[in-house]
Amino acid sequence: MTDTRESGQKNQPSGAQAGPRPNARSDALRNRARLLAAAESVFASAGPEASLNQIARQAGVGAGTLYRHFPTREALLAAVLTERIERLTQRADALLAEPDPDRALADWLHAFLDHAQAQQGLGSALLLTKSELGFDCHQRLREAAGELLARAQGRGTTRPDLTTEEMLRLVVGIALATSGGVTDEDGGEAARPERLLALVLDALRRRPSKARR
Amino acid sequence: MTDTRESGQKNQPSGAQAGPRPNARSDALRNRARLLAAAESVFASAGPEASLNQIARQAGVGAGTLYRHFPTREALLAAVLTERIERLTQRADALLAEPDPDRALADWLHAFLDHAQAQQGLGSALLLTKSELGFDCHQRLREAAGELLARAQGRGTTRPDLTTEEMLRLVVGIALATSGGVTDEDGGEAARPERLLALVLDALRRRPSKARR
DNA sequence: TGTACATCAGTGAACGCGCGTTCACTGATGTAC
DNA sequence: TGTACATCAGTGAACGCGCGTTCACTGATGTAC
Repeated sequence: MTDTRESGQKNQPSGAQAGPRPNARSDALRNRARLLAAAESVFASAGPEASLNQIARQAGVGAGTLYRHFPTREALLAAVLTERIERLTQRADALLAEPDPDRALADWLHAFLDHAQAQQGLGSALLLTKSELGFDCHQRLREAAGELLARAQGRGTTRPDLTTEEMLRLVVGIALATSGGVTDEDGGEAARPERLLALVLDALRRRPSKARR
Repeated sequence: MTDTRESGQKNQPSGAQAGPRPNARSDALRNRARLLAAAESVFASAGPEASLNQIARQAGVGAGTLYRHFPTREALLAAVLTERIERLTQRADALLAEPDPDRALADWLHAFLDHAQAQQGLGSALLLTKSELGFDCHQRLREAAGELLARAQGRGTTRPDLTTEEMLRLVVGIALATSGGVTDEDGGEAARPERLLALVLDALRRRPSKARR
């Protein structure tokens, strides 16, 4: 009579609709996993506007099943991004123990670039705010990156006027500008993302006193 | 009997299907202009995948009329981009007369950023190659930017290991990462594109001898 | 300048398509005994 | 361990929609006289 199941779900620590229901049936778990795998792959090749029907098809599952698990496209996107973001924040935590703050920051930005690249349109999705998604991935990433940045700035080797926001956007920009269909074949001299990141990392260094001008 | 009209068109200086037919009827010219204006506006808000029907609707023109003028989406995109690229290459030519090469390069990159931003998805379209579009806008922009870059590098104030390709991609990245729906409202501390460009411009400067490491 | 007419641009209903989404039905799963 | 059955996840045809694209028809335009 009372809200047994409801209250049982309510005090979950994590936010919103992250994981699968705890008391789910085995076939439900299986299909949920299949859907996530398919979504990751399809989103990767077709961007975040990819067809949901196609995702269900690739998962070998009826269209209705997708909707049972993920009632909106945003819910599905959020589920795919959650794992990705989890990995990135964990990586950031680990790198806070790295003795060289510059190296830690650079390493994390490399990882961040990898994740932003991995799914062509999902790179920009990494910066979506709560209003557009179920949870604020942007916020979480900013927190993780912010600590690393502050530490490097505290050491004095990274320019103090840089905000976390700016840093993240520069890297996401690299991912977007070099992603998917935009790569060229003509000269063979296509700009490689790692090279662009190296350039940006240079820009983050503290300017040597008053170089020129 | 001979190919009067054909040969008349053939020795046009510019490449491909840029402008309107020279001997077009007045209503055709009017509708062509309307379509281009509508396309610019719709592409700007909905990206380069925007609905062609919607463009025709906004132009106050039948769907067939759009197809008569621009048989493919690429042709329409190319027409919209042509003017944009024309302006950018002219600007580059003008800036070659500017005495300060650094300033010239920075000014042009500002202009390039403006154009890349102007249409949300069209920013990346600025880098599309011939295979995807009717003409190679990427190629033209690279030529224009290449001269400015070479001049600045020749003066020794810009890092010599930078390619035109890399420079353009960095700036397009800024446009993409700050475009449209990605802007956030939460902190008010959104990264402004000009600021990001300033950071990137710093990265282009010649590193002072062997700064550190 | 005025008129007749050939040309060619414009129209928009129509088609097929894949999309997102729903829902009555089926059947797999897990439990109670 | 074996069986009966209630629950709930899965199915996929169906719907309405807007898309890209076509084409028979209309009518505006510009020219010849």
